[in-house]
This record gives sequence, structure tokens and C-alpha cells, in this order.
Amino acid sequence: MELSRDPAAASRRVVAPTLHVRLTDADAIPFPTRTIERGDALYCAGEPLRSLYTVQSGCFKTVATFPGTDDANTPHTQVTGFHLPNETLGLDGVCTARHESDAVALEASVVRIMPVGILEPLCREYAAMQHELLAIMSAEIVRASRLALMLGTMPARERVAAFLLDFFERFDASMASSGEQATDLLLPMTRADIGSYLGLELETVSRMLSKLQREGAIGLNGRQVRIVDRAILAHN
Amino acid sequence: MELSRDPAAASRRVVAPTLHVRLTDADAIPFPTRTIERGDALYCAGEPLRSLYTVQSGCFKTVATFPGTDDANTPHTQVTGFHLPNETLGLDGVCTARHESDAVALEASVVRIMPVGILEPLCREYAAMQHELLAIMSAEIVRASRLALMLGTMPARERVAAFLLDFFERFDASMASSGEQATDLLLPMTRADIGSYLGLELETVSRMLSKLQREGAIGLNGRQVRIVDRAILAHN
DNA sequence: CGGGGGGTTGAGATGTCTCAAGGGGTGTGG
DNA sequence: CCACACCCCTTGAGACATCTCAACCCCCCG
Repeated sequence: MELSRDPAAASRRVVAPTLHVRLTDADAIPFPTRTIERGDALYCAGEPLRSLYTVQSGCFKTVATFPGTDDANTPHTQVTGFHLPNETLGLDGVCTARHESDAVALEASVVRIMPVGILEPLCREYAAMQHELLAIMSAEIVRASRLALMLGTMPARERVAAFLLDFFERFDASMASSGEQATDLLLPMTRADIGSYLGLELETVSRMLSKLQREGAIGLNGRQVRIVDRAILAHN
Repeated sequence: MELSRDPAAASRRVVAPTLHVRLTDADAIPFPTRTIERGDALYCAGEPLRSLYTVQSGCFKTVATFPGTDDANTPHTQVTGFHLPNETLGLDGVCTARHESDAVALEASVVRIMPVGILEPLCREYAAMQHELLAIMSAEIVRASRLALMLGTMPARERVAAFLLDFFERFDASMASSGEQATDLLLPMTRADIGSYLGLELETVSRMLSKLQREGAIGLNGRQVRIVDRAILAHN
């Protein structure tokens, strides 16, 4: 999710290289698409991995569930990511051939379906595509590591601020329109989703958003958020 | 790093498929090795990515540093992983062609060097190798996500317990000797390393270890740790 | 009109951090 | 061979951030 980095456009590409856009050799492949309604799951944990998905429009959250350390323990659950257009879903399932998390649409969304059975041979044929796929997976590792870093080191206010900066930056990146910077947009997820993602309670998220508003960093109206002062947001 | 799962051997493979062992087609490739002294870095963040490394013996920690959300902020630093024999290092650098973290040897160690310039063509030739590489990268994504999950949802005691279980399990896995279960071993890292990894202060790690000892879950003598009662450790 | 989901805010409980002191080890230089 | 310094670890006590519990609001939908 690529928090805590400046919005330089160049670095953007690191986090969300998309699988088909730069597949110069194989771009014409007619991968099918699928529409997912808000609240529905694109896939669920445990299902066999059939395809990877690139978000075309809309937004998803991925939710991981792990059993407690042992048997009858409280299972832990957490939102592990939000996924905007041009980002790829399903990468965590490659190792076990089963999905490791649920992917749930936060709004009506469209994905491009890339069956793994087709993808691997393709990557063997086209070096650019192979490199692209490896880069995407590597970026996902970095993304997850940064999430861990944030959860391990940042206080609540910083987490929320970093989340907002990251989300806006990624939204900008998902709009092909070069270099635009959105200042005002509607978050597709609840406070509880944000909290789960950031390792905070929803009340804490709400408080921190209110605080950021009081500080003049953002404008707030329910899920409508406007970035007023990036410096204040980023600073500290 | 694959915390919070039972020690079933089958699931083990998910986390540390090794790059060469199962490369049935290309196993004979004479990748060179390199020895790293304790405290020395195998690579540092920002260096161009030349190779991936498989740990042959010893142990490494990877340390990520990120600038604060903004300019002159406190940079955040965290241990993002510990790496035992048969595990692969450097995967996070594939996306940028630069290493994203430092890899530091916790004891004198030997790695197998796999240059990326050789690896990619090889993977295009051998489907098994390609699949293997993808699986390793995917497993790394899962590993990082689980770390994030742990940091986001578990209290200190559980984190430390999960860390110990995971470390012992991985140690067992790194010993080819089938199905052995180590009960007593020497941690190669400091309390501060563990704390950084778990998102805790070193004092908290120390306290939780003492507490686990009082509870009869482990035996403790400095870095020497013995698992006395896995049930207590795992149980909440 | 009633119910439910989402959001905000307050006040007390609590887990972890911070600060501080002290106890081994180990390596080095006198 | 001793003395000292340094690193690592342990433990305590108070500070503080976040969680927990609770009340209330708004809005949408049936």
C-alpha cells in the first residue's frame, strides 16, 4: 500500500505496475471481464486459485482470517489491503494454489480475469510479461512489508494520515490522466474497514479523522474527504 | 513468517519452498556461494539488485527503513524478517531492481547466489522453475501479510509466543531430518531485534518471555530457549 | 415509523511504552 | 590477570495511547 513516500510520480509505478498495460507483446490477449456487485466476493479464502484479477473499475478489500495460534482460539481477522483500478488481486494464492484471503467489492466493480493456466505459459514465452509479473509480485511484497512497518511503528494519527495520503495517491495513479491530483473524494470503505487495515479500532479512526480536520489538514463529511493541507497531514 | 498455524508438516512447505531443491530440471546449476560474517550485510537498501540468495547455513535479519511520511520526519525502521536455511532473500527488490531493505547476518552464514539475469531466462525455459519462483514470491507475500496481521491484532504475549512457535517450526523445517521437533535452541537475535520485528519494545519482549517462563510454557536462559509446553504457548 | 448500519464523542480501564536502575557476560588494554 | 567498558538483558514504577463500553446522532430502507 505504499505508505510514507512522497507523491513523486516515478515511485508510483513501483507499487502498482499493472499486468496488461505494459505487456507489450501480449497486450492484445482478450482476457474476459466480470462484474462484481457491492458486498459480493470475487473469491474467498480456501477456494482453488484459478485466475489473477486486475481491477478495471471499482474497489475491493482483501480480508485475511487466521486461526488463533492454536485450536479453539479467537481467530484473527484483518483487512490486508484495498485495491483500486489497475491493481492486481489474487497474488497471495499462487504459493498454495488456493486463495489465502477473501476479496470483497466495496462498490460495483469490474475485473479482468487472467487464468493462471494461461498466464504461466505466456510468461515463459514473453520475457517482458514474465518480468512484469515478477515485478508485480515483488511490489506486493513491498506493500505488505510497509503495512507491517506501519503497524509496528506508527501511532494512530500517523497511520490514518498515511492511509489517506496513500489512498489519494493511488487514486491519482489509477486515473490515467497524467499528473492530476485529486483533493476531494469519497472513501468506499467504512471506518471499521480502515481500522482493521490500520490495526486500530473504528472509534480511534474516527477520532483521528476528526483531529486531522480540527488541525486543518483535511475536510470531512462522512466518507467524503478533502485534502486541505498535505504538509500538515504528512508532517509528523 | 507464517505465524499462528499448527505445526502440521504439510503446511510448512507453503512458507519456504526453496528455489533449487525442487528445481528438478535445473538442479545441477552450479550457483556460487558466499560466506558472510556475523554482523555484516549481504546487501543494503538502495543497492542494485544483482541476485537472489538462498540461505545455506546461518541466519539473517532483513531491516527496512522508511522515511517519515514526509521530509524531515523520524524515519521508521523495523526488522521485517528473519531468514533461516533454505529460505530466499532479496525478493522485495525485484520490482524496483534495487534492494528495499538491508540483509544482515546474525551469525556466520553461507548463501547461494542466484543472479537474476540468469534466473529469468531459466524460468522461461523450465516451467517447474518458473512455478517455483512464483510460489516463493507468493509465499513471501503471505508471510508479510501474516506479520501485518499479527502486528495489527495480537497482544504482546501472543506475538512473542507466535514468534517462538514459528521460529522453532522453521528451524525444524530447515533441518532436512524429516519430522524432527527441536525443543531447545539458541536464538541468534537480540531482544531488540525481536521487539522490532514484533512491533514491541525490547523490555516488553523480555517481560513476555519471563512471563511465558513463569507460566511453564518455556525454559529460558538468555538466548537459550526450550519449549516446555506447546499447548500453553499456543493457547491464547 | 421503526430498525439497522454507520459515525461521532466521552470517560474510565488497560496494555504497552518510557525512564531508570542494576546484573551478568565478554573483549580489550593496562 | 585484573579492570573497565560496553552490550545485552531484566525488572520496576509511572506516563500515556489506545481500547472498551456506552450514549447518541444521522441516514436510509423497509
